[in-house]
Amino acid sequence: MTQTGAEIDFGTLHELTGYWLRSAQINTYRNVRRFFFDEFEMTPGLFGVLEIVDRNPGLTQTAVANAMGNDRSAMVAIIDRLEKRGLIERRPSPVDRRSKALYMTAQGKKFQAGVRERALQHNREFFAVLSAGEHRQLVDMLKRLATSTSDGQPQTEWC
Amino acid sequence: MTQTGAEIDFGTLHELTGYWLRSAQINTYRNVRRFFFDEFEMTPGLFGVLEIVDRNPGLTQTAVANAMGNDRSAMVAIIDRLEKRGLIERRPSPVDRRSKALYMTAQGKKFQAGVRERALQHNREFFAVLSAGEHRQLVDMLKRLATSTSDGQPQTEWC
DNA sequence: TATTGTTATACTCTATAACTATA
DNA sequence: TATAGTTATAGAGTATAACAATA
Repeated sequence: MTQTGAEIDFGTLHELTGYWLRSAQINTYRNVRRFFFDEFEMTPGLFGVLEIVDRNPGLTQTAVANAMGNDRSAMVAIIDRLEKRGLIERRPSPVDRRSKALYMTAQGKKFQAGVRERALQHNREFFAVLSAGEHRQLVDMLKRLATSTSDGQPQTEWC
Repeated sequence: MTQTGAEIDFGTLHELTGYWLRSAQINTYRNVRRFFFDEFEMTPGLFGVLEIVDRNPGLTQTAVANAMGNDRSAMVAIIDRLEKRGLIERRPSPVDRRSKALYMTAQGKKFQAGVRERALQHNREFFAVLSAGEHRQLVDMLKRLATSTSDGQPQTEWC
């Protein structure tokens, strides 16, 4: 190895909170995928859809897409995958023949219960580098940052 | 509007710190792009490369890629763009004829000085939803999370 | 043999437009 | 006319493999 890279000056990058936010998110996301989602052949996105459908049976694809912050066109492939794996079910909506109501299958509910438990366990373990008080404070700050704008006024609506 | 989506139950998602970390990062990233980088036709990735080359003149493409956490193949297109815009310069390395040493142009240094100032300003404004103490604490926690693993032991090396 | 810049390739996300069937 | 699901498409970002020149 001719260059270790250890002596590189990151300059302003290391003074930008957005840089650290992105670094922490990338590391967390990779860790979640490696140690947790590989075990169930899941991704955070698929987990989110399953969780929302499980808690809100009968939602349309568009409603789930809005909740996840995705376009409805992106939902098609996601629901296809989950339906092929027998975890989720498209049923014709009784009130609108354009819509398809989403429901968990019995297998899906059982599967998601296991994934959910494992997710909470990983959450506790990964964030163990923080004290309980720090952890609570971090979540509180992240929630504010998830809806704030550059003028300092929190957004009232999503997207 | 037939569905407001306001009454959706997010279940376990809202109990996972990784979810809030991702939400905060997405919102911050979009805000940075919209209110700051559009002004200079820059992205956070391009800004990072410029900052590192500016602070470490003469680095090779591979060294910059390692610093950014990217593969060296991804650097080609990035350096191409910055070189075409006259901000950066590839020079033959005096010590290794395989390598190309990267340097800022005079125009690039001037440009980056303006972008850097604007970035720091946006950083102050966007994170104004946090108190100064909170902000310091957030950065401290994010730095720890950027290198931590699920077993609670911080990594000693990057990637 | 190993490494540098490069090209090609592929896979995931994301965003947009347009089509059909319904409302 | 507007909306739901769908398809197609295009752009980023990311990852891998391979090649020629050089170490």
